[in-house]
Amino acid sequence: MRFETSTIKDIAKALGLSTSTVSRALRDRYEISEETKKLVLAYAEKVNYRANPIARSLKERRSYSIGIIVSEIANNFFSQVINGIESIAYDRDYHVIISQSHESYKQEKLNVEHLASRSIDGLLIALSSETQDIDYLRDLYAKGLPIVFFDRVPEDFETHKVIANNFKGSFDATEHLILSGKRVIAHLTNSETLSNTKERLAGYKAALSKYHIEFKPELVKYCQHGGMHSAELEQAVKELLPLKPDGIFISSDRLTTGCILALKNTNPEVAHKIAIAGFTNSNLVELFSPSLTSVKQPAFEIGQVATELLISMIEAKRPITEFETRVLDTELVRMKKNLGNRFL
Amino acid sequence: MRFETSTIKDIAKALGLSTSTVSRALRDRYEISEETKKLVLAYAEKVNYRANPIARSLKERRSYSIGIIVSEIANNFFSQVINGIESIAYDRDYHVIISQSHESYKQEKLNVEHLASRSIDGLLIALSSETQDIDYLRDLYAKGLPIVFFDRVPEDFETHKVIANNFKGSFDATEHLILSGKRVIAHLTNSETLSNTKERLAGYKAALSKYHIEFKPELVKYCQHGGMHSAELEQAVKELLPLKPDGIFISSDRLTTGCILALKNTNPEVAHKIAIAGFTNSNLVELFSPSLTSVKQPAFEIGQVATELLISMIEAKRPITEFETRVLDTELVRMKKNLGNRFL
DNA sequence: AACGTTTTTGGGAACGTTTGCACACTTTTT
DNA sequence: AAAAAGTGTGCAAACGTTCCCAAAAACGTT
Repeated sequence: MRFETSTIKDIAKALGLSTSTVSRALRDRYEISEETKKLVLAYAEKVNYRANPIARSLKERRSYSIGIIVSEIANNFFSQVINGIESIAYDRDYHVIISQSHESYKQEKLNVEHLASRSIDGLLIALSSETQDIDYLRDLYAKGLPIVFFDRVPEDFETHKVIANNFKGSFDATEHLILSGKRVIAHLTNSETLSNTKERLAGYKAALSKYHIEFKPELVKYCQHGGMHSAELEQAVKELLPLKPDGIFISSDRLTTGCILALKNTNPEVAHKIAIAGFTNSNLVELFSPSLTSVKQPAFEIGQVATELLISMIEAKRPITEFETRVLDTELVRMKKNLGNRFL
Repeated sequence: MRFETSTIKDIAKALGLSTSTVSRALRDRYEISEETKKLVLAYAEKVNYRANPIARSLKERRSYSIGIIVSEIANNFFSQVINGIESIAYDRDYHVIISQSHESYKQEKLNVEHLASRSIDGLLIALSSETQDIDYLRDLYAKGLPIVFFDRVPEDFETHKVIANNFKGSFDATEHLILSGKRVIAHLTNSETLSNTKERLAGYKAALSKYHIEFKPELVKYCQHGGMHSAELEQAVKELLPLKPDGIFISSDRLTTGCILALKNTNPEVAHKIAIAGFTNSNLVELFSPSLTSVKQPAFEIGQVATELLISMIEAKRPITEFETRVLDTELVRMKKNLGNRFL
């Protein structure tokens, strides 16, 4: 801001002290005499002194802020993650800067580089569905930028990662469809390259296998853009319907809502005849029709854990060599029978 | 970031120039000889030089970033506004910092002050539903911080404001309910103190009056916390139902979804018998059951316009004395008949 | 050849902090 | 009583920029 605020210099001058003394008193550093400390603190309070974080950042070469990259803040999963992140960050006096990749690799890279140049102390990132090449992240990481991945994590990158138990979540959802009598279960999922796509596919397969249902590759549809384009979804639905699925298991938030919409828009007559189970953190699922069984990820906790890990990296005295991948359990929210698909 | 990047000094040393020359070449400032400019630019490119925005901020006493305060990013209306803001800001080389008030006055104030201390160049804010006292904003404004309000705007604050045409939106929605035969139309709305609460109430009243329906104060319920607490909504619904409304007009995004949920949870048997029209920017309305007629605000455009106004204030050479309040039209999305309330 | 102009460059202060070092003063130890 | 240790403070440099001011170089004019 351009307007004048009091600085350490002003305080020093007013009190007849040196800036160093004032700085130390303010930061409760070194043994400064109780007396001067009180004096300084009282005066600072009086003039409503706020340290200039910019100057501090410049001097300390760190900004006490952490960058977040998600594909869309409008996605409930991500906004809940962000709330989790904030809850920890603010407690630890960090400040967060949120950026959206809109599932675009180019945008993601641009944002990350922008954040890096803004001197963020660390980065929390869920890769975009387009992202294949993460060399730009490796470079930054090699230069010393702590990075923690969450939700969509790369396989070959040695750092902390936080994910939901995708395998189990998918297994549970698929099993739930099977147990409610479905036999032709399609799987609509994200870009094949994403880590969680693979894990979720595995869970789906495992459930099929447990109940001796043959896995059919043609029942699996991948959406490269994570459902950002409705055309993509409508195409997938169009290709799926001729195979007469009686259930669909969908593997991401955006795809789940997008798919139901596409189904309703293109084939309203069958929309209510297919049982749907999908990953979603929407707090509005109860309002949906057709209703669905949802796999809810512990989004808030994912954000918290990721932030704790990131801050531990940032504040680590020595380089970290042991990394962990935290896996948090999902929750299966079954379709309520009494409010369920009344059209079946 | 703690890791080394090349600075202007490094370039100067490498090229045998002074930092001032390098700075000028880089910024295309002053008359610098074409030759040196090219030399510097080429070298900067080679070493992948990035100007340190922190240092620049400190020197120039501005940060090229603008702060945003909304109640919740998880709210579709706000996330769309943010997308609009970003679309303009990034074009103009500003960078945005998003903060959430979670409808809490305390949190809002804290966040604003935090942003201000981070040297934001301007502030875009939608007040929390709790906020009554905006003196802290007046202070900052008086000190020179440009502020533009959107969505929830104070009455007595001379600056640019951007809002939806709340009166007309409400009028249209209420009229729509009336035209579909409803006569006992309740109104569920936000905190009485919010600007848009008043405008929306007025639109509701005007529509009733046009069709000679008596306005009954007991049919209007205010939610102090904007629907952040489900108890608040359930209470409102509980009080409303004995009055046997056949329609409800709801005046905000969160309240709309929250109210339908509360209705379904507490009185599922009547949920489908009441026609609902409400403000919401959810892109999932088509999935809702009971379905509803929605008033959609031009959220993206609101964000764009607000940002343009803010940047014009920031970059203004002389103090601005003429302020405008931009009013953007809403869109009424009628409940689709064929997918409608099949339960009626 | 001497001077004035214009163009290009460099020196150095400033933005608001933090912090290593040195210094002065007190207190403790020998 | 002198040396050692401890305590509180100030000086000044540094972080990476920008920009005022002055100096130097290049050129034109008389």
